[in-house]
Amino acid sequence: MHILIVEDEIGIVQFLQQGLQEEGYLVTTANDGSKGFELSQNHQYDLILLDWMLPKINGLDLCKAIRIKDQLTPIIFLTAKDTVQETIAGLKAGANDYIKKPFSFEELVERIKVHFRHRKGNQELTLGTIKIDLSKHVVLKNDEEITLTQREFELLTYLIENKGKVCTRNQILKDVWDINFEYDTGVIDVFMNAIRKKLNLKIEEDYIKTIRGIGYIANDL
Amino acid sequence: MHILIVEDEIGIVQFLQQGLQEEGYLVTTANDGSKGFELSQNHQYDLILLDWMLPKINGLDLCKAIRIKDQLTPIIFLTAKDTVQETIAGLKAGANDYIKKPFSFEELVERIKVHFRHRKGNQELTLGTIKIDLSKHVVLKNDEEITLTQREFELLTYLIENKGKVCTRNQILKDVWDINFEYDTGVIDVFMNAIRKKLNLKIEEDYIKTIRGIGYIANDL
DNA sequence: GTGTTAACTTAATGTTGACTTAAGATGATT
DNA sequence: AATCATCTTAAGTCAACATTAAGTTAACAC
Repeated sequence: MHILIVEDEIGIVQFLQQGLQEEGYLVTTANDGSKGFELSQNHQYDLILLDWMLPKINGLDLCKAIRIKDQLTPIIFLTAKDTVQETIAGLKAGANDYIKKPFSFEELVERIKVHFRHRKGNQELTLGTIKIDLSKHVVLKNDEEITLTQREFELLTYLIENKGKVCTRNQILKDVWDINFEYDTGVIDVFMNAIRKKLNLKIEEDYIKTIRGIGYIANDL
Repeated sequence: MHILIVEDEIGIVQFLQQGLQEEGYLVTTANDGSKGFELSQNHQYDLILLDWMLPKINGLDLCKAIRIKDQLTPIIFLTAKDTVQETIAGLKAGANDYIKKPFSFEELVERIKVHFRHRKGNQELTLGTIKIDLSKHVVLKNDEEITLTQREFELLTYLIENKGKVCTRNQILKDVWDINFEYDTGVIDVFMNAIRKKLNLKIEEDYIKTIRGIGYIANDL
């Protein structure tokens, strides 16, 4: 995975470069807009991080320039500007995301991952013998296709994305149902039941465990 | 809450200053060691962020110098150096924490909060060979997973959080069971028994001692 | 628009297992 | 030895979860 960083502040460049390299990415940097444009035309990157204020060509124009030829590579703006107008301008110019400085490095990494997932479409989401194909919106168990409804799919995906971590009922309500207050009618149980039934989990394939009083946890065995 | 940042890289200074101010902190900056020392002597800060490599006086010496008069103010090193020796050197010089660049801004904020709370780092929850993994809601003993029920888990966590301190029966009832009046049916005993049995503590691993007439105490040996 | 269908939510019932209690056994302290 | 606190076991209670069914909403075809 190759990331291009276009940023002139040397401290931030170093910060990002070292951090992203430690995350396992290949990183190339450009310290002004025209250098960034040149690199973007002569190489194929998997993602581009763009500062707004840049020498020579500013980030907004650079973004537009890149998008003339390339509509696919995800572009993330990384900037201190954060008014609604600017956000809209950035997104209109073809950016995929917009992260406000100062940002958490973890957040940045998470967002980068999200873009790789969407772009490739088939981020490997697996749980034991179960495979999720986000691009086809399909669940496979031993190469057999299983049809899940929207919510079932979202819930299962959520659990697998958080594989190995306990998901509390409140977290699930918040992240899957967007219910931000404490109110549980038992929806989760119904859907867990449906998922388990459809996946036809045997005793020895107890991938989704119930943690009584807390929530659920998914795990390969 | 007033934070002093001693750092020479202007990009990082801006990044930190803006971020911390948005978090509601009052921020003062110094771009070299002697300026930092001067400020530290003439003002009272609630926390000091220190770069290792600094012009005029380096971070390590500055830390020692500050500690001559002031042993209380938390000092956090913020540095690219991360060998064990350097960490030890930093901590020996009187630093309270050590964050490696590049760091997540969220992490930094969390750590700052921790220092304001207790001036004590949030250590991993371990007890001898036993490790508690809150995210998995699991207890590990020699890499073997042990399943505890909710209450067992809470009780054990509570004892470990108060490692080295005696927990009276009343405190336990209050903090784990939320029973605020004096009423003991013997629940604690039952759960202590269950925990000890599940953890299968040998005589030489007597991590949880009974203090007759008072309560219990957890301790690494 | 109306009708039909599938998905989602709510509610009711069944089942399980965690928690509590209490009572007898064990061990410590005097 | 007598007493008291703690340990251990077992049984009853209750809350959480699983399951099913019925009600509600939203999507789609016509």
